[in-house]
Amino acid sequence: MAIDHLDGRIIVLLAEEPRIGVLEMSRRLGVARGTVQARLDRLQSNGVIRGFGPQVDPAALGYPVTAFATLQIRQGQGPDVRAHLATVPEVLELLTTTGTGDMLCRLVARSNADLQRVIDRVVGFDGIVRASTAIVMENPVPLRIIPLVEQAARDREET
Amino acid sequence: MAIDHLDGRIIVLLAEEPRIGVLEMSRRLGVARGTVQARLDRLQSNGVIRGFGPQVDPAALGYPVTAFATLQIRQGQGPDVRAHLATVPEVLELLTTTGTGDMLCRLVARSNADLQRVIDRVVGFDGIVRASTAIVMENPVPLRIIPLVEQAARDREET
DNA sequence: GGATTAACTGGGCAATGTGTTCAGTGGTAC
DNA sequence: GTACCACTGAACACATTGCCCAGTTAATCC
Repeated sequence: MAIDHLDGRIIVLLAEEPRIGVLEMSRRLGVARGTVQARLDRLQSNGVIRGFGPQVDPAALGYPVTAFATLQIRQGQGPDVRAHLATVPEVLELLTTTGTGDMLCRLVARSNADLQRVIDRVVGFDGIVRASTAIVMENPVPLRIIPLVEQAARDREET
Repeated sequence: MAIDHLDGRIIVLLAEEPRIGVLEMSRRLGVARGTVQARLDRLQSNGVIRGFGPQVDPAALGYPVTAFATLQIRQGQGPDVRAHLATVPEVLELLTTTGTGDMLCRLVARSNADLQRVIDRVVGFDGIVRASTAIVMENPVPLRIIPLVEQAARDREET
């Protein structure tokens, strides 16, 4: 579960050049191929690396508008609402949270006008009491993990 | 920019079995290898597929707590705040939004107690007026893109 | 109609990487 | 000191890649 410096370097390398092979990695890292292979297997079975799925850009697919909707759910309707939202393709992510809202929902749409359609579809469901939406304007820090990986590797080394 | 059915199937295949090769894909899809290769190249230079970086699970790295912080920024301090937050490894994502808050910030921490440290570090910066935090409890719909890809491919076909 | 362009097919080639196995080595825990 | 574990370096058959080509199909333009 804790990763060491070599694990960290493997992950960083993979993030920078995803199409790199195990052999090339071993050359860059100065270790034997079997070592890299074993580390990779371990990282994957650990669940640290979940996979290598393609990172698709919704904007390039024709969905340049992103928004977050905070939903308040009627008592006991949680499961139904989740099932409902899971059927909406424009719902990219759904989280339950503490605080004022009960759920936080990441949406995309083809345009600001289209966002209305998406929101209508999202909230057009009985268990949802109230929804408030915030449109994303900029994304100064796109979803990232490398700094955290480096931090985790550093923590491990300093032990 | 618009993707057709074959593009969609390629992306779905890649998402399901990321380690699959071009040759195996061409077999599964019943098309020539060169076709798959050309489509993949196009999808990548289009920006539809951004890359194949490893998907790292923060929880498995020792950061099982996720939270969203809504930040209010002092006028004109936006750029400084962004630069500040970019230096915090536990900040996985930062977005500027419309609505009550000015920024939305995705955080992780080693524990609920550790979250306090992270938040202190995040808001311990002059340009931030107010912060409110919501801790994520469950993640009923983890970040996904496949349904949207299928929708986009369907839209294209129906033209 | 005829020509042009773009996309796909199916094939072949050398080069490279993969999965796997093995024996040997060093460090560490008990 | 023994047992265990991770790493090394090497080997092997095999599959895949990157690249090239000629021929087909389909759509578009003149």
